[in-house]
Amino acid sequence: MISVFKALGDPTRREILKLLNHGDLTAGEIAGRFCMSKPAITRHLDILRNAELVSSTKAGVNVIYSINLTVLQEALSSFLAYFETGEPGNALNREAKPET
Amino acid sequence: MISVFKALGDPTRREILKLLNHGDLTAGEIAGRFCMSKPAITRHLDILRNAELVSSTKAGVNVIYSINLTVLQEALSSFLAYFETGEPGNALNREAKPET
DNA sequence: CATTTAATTAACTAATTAGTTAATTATTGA
DNA sequence: TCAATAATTAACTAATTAGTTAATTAAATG
Repeated sequence: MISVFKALGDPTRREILKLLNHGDLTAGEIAGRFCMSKPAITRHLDILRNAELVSSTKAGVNVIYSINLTVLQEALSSFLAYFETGEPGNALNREAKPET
Repeated sequence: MISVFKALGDPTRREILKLLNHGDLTAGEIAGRFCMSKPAITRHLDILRNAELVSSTKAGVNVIYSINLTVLQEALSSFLAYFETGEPGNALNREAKPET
């Protein structure tokens, strides 16, 4: 299982997600938006698919990619949830804490 | 400005953030938690500080690191906000949309 | 002021990553 | 079936990254 964060670490891949957020696209349509060869985009799509941030389905000669919004949202929000304020000992909330 | 996502892409750095979420630590204390040399940890801390996910302050011979919770939270939640449902054309909400 | 301790910087290596072009696979349609 | 098109895979290169050990910097203390 490849890290969602690893997949999100690359700006091209974040841009691909933003494109797909507006609607499904074929591999070729995605590649058309970047100054980069098609195989390079294929590899980025592979990584996104491994992280389950996108899924793909073959439609004739094309392959259509869709964003997996729920995976993105759940991964990031569960990570954020770990960092809820209220944990003891942070610089942010350490002041005025009684010694018990 | 180095990407927060790039900084979050490495598991060691995510672990450092989790440690700091429970309280500030010196560089040496952080290094002590990992099977990794101190200079390696220094570099990770550099990257986290460049992304402004942590800040540091010198205290005598030690350097104390603190997590910047608000930076982490704002970066991730503003990214998530971009992917609000309600955008047109997603696989998720494309069905039954009137042609207008 | 010399020694010790903590942290960082320097210099280097190995592994990973992101890109290239060329070749291959697979589907469609004349 | 053959030609055209879309996508992927293969093979390779260049750049980046994550780690190492050794050297340096800086603060505290006898």
